[in-house]
Amino acid sequence: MSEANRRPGDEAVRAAVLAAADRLYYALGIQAVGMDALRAETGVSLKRLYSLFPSKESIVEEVLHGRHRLWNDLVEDAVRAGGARQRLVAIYDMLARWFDQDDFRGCMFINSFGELGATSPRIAEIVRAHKAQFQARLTELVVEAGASSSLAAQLAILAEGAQTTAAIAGTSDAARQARAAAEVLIDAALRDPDAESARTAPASTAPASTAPTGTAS
Amino acid sequence: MSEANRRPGDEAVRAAVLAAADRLYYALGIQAVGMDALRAETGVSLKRLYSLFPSKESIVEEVLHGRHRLWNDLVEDAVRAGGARQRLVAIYDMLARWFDQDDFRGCMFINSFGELGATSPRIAEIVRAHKAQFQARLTELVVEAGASSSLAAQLAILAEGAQTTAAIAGTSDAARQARAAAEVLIDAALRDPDAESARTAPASTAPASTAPTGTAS
DNA sequence: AACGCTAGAGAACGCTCGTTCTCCGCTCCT
DNA sequence: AGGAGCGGAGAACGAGCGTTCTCTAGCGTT
Repeated sequence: MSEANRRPGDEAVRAAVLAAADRLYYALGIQAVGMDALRAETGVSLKRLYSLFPSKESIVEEVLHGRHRLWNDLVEDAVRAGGARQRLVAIYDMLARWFDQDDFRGCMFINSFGELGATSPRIAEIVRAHKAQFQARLTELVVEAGASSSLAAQLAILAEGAQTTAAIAGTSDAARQARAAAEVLIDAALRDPDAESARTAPASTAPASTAPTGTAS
Repeated sequence: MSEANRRPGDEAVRAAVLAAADRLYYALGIQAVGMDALRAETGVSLKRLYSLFPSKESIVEEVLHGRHRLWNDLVEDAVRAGGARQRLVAIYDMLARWFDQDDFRGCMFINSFGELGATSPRIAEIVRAHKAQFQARLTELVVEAGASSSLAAQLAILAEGAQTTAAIAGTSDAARQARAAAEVLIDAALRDPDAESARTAPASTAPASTAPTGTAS
């Protein structure tokens, strides 16, 4: 019933609030942006804010869902053209373009998880689902390229690491370094499509490196 | 002068406070743990807390410095034995052992950066310095192994990505996947010690993939 | 034995947060 | 035209934060 009692214009105001919340939460962190900052930024009164959204946490959730759709669009744009190998590599070029934007401050999902993952199970679950879906999409692309699915996990780790490294270092170098690493991994996986069983098992090239490394710590 | 007026026992109490702060901040996030929670956990009164530390932020900084030393010790333990290649790979085995601990909740530096990096420049700088020093150590190890220094950046990205992926997914799989990827990258770099100039430059194997990928978005 | 001083415990302060409530002005129906 | 009802603005509320202050109990000194 609260869904039915919307006035005309509600959707536009909701969208404006969510856009402002996204911008502020991303730039400053979620806990650093109060509802009053949202009111000041949008000009929407507190009462109206609470008639559009039941709580701050629901705004956070909607912002994350919006970021999820945006991320998916960026990925699909990147993998639209080219051969299977090139489509995988293009993801890291997309990352480079993103990192170069002056308001880049890392992956909002990673930031939110670090800030609220231990406190809010719902946000933790949204972050988990987002990352799981990206990995699933990567697996599709990897399989289409003819490599084994373990390559997808490796490429995902490279993408995650590039995002945190670029955010902390403040440069976009990590995207190019991740791209170079991805090319090596893709080529190796395509050359030897089921090498992961030999890789994830006890190492074949350097015997006995896992277990005896240390009784220490 | 405040440094000189310490009573006997101060150092032990300081250490206990820092240990409790580390545990609570890591488990719940920094902003979620108030000074009163620290008092309840340690039994040290608020007045004594503020005679031992000038502010909460200084406690956070000391906790991060402690984590920095702990991380360095873990890395040095891992790279103590074996050949140059094996020492690099051993870092990912160390990560696997860490991820398997039941209180694992990701890298505290990454979490703190996401939570406070935009608000507190001092904490952002501590995180940056920590990650830069790890990359510098990796570069030493990579050069000793006879590979070009660009491998170090790639291995660092793998380590960062493994930490965030393991924290969000809640499993330690990422450490093994990062290890497998690292082996491929190390072997490729050792096979062709100055391939990075061909990799980071406009791609040689798949021509014209960077720029024309998109006028889009 | 009496007194000045230090240190401990926790109440208190000022602030900010998320959320709700009150008041006021506008609008729409008869 | 006039009154009933609705929505907007922002003050108010209770809780929690980091930090400080007050009060008291214990100690060492003469």
